Amino acid sequence: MIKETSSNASNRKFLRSACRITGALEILSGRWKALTLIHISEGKNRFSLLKQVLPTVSDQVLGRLLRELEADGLIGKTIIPEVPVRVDYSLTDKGAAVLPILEELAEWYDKR
Amino acid sequence: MIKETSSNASNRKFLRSACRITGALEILSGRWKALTLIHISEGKNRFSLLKQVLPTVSDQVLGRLLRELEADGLIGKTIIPEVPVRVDYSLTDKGAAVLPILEELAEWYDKR
DNA sequence: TGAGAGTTACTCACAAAAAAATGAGTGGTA
DNA sequence: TACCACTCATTTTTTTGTGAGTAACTCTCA
Repeated sequence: MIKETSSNASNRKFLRSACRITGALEILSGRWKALTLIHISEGKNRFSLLKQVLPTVSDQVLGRLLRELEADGLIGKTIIPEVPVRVDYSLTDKGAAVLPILEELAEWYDKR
Repeated sequence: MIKETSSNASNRKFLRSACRITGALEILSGRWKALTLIHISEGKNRFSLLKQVLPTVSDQVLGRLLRELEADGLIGKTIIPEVPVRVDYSLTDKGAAVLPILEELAEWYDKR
């Protein structure tokens, strides 16, 4: 009998069709994503403010992180043409809606 | 000013102390973990049964997956000395408790 | 009686792929 | 010169998948 192919990419495809939770976990499980969402919800809504609260994250990593969160529809950005330019980030409805679920996960994890 | 070191390992450490959700996401975000928990909860509670429902997952990956879920306290195993040997897996209380939260995540994700 | 094939449930070492981090540099001010 | 908010290419680290093999036992065929 011929062994099914199971490359990384085809496994991912299978998983997406087999499991409803996959999509959610894929966009939340990047290393800094949950923490960044929380910080933005607490008013750390600019690149430089996030740098302060995430001191071990480099500029480059922070930039990519914000791009990904935006691409996944969790945050939005507003460019304010001040001098120097200012960019504000904010949670979208979708981003805000996931925070209580993340809190439940944290409580689940803490218990015992 | 001295730049904080930000190696992979030290970032992980920082993250664990800074963010309560990190631990939960770390143990849930392995590729096959959520789906495997669901299958076990639905009675696919043996190595060979899981192989049937996860046809693209190799024996080796499945073995490692089960070891990790067990190490993280999400599943337990019972060895039954039949012939040939039989091993039953089951969700722990902790494993069972996370399923409703995963369902919420799936609903959140589905909503556009 | 015994050789070989088959079963379940794995493990180890290694390779490939993906995720995360780093080095260097950009554009538009003041 | 300095600040803010980035981007690109490359390296390092982690995660995921593969190839080969194990233990203990039963079953079949000669």
